[in-house]
Amino acid sequence: MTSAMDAEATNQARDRPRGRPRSFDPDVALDAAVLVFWEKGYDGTSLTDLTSAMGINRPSLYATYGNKRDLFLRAIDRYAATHGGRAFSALRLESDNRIAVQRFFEASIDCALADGTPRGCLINTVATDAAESDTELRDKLSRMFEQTDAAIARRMAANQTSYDSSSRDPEQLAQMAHSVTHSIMTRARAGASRKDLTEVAASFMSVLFPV
Amino acid sequence: MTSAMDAEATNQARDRPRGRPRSFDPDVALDAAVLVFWEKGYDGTSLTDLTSAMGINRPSLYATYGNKRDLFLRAIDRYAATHGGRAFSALRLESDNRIAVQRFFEASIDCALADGTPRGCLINTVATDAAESDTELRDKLSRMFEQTDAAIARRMAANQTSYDSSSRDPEQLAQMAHSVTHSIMTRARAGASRKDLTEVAASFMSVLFPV
DNA sequence: TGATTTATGTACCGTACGGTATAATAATGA
DNA sequence: TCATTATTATACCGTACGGTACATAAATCA
Repeated sequence: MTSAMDAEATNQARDRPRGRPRSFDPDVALDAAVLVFWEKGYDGTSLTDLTSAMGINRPSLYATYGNKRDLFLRAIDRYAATHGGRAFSALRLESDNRIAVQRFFEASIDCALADGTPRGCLINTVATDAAESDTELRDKLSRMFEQTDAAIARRMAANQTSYDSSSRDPEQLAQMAHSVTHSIMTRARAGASRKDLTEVAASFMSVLFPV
Repeated sequence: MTSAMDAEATNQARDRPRGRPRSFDPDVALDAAVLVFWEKGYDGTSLTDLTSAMGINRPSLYATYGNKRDLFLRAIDRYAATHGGRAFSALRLESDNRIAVQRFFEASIDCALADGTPRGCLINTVATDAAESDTELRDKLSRMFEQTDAAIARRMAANQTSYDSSSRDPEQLAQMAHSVTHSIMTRARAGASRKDLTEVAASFMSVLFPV
């Protein structure tokens, strides 16, 4: 309630909107919504679940985010920028493809099994499940998947270290690395242990980057 | 309504249960429930959705299958025995691991994109999504995934053709083949085309069975 | 200060939810 | 024939759903 007002208050009261100021931070509340959708799924989440987790009431939710579905679409983007993004940015920290992909898998496993968050992935399981009944959502996910494939491919092509399996097409390699995380996320939500997921990742490492 | 009665009628009226005979085939109705859950997800499916697709009314549903969740658990097993089983049995038709896995991928893609059925997989997406809020379901899925890993591994070990990559551990190979289908199912439901999925399968074929 | 603007809190809307009570129906057994 | 057994069809139960009307509160503008 107060953190947003304090932040606004430091704005010197310049170009402040006209009416009563919002008493919550939309991104903080959105993070809470992410967790609820992630745990309960789209249809399993009620507005009461959302408002109580976000610490706001319904009119505020509707005024700020639109309706339940709009909020879900925003939650997907927020998830991609935070939880998903952390796994993805592990790629950028390494200039060797073999190590970069290894870190990518580790970060994906960490995301899938992190304490304090639900198992698996909001995008690969929850949103993908809901996509069958929502054409626009499916198109959105389709674009996101393609972008992820392409972004990994760009990174793989940029690295081009002597390490990586000489003649592997970066696009193929990226598509496969991405695909491995689909299994990690699916298996995690279905109850797999960290050891299980680490084994899966290690097996694929050995075929994607043979000695 | 009539096919079940006719089938029962050929029973010569021997060891027929006492009361009014059921007017529908529980497995046929269950197949209809599978399709509804597959399309709409667990929480997205209402009892009205189910009863109208199954052609029965609520009391019949409850008397035959228990409640909505019990029906969902049964639908998962039914799916595994029908749609999922078809993909899986493609493995058994070939005695060469390379070809067997290739057929397994093809059959998985067919299942994920078949006309007349929803995209993706009831188990890998719908049930896995619902598993976060249902410990017993998660344990069930965990067991099913392990069994699938093990069953594929047994098949890989049994084949042992000169073709397959000499020193590959059958358990690792099986876990990876299974994992590839997780991506196929996830991508399919998220809107990937058959071409996309075929490319993914082909890429993995080339690393799982290098020339 | 008072008019205006926006957000908040409460209380409510109509509808759909999962599940069930009840009575009629169709079979068996004696 | 008639009691018994099980299934069917209908109508309903209390509750929770997504969404909103309305009055109040807190800010800016003039």
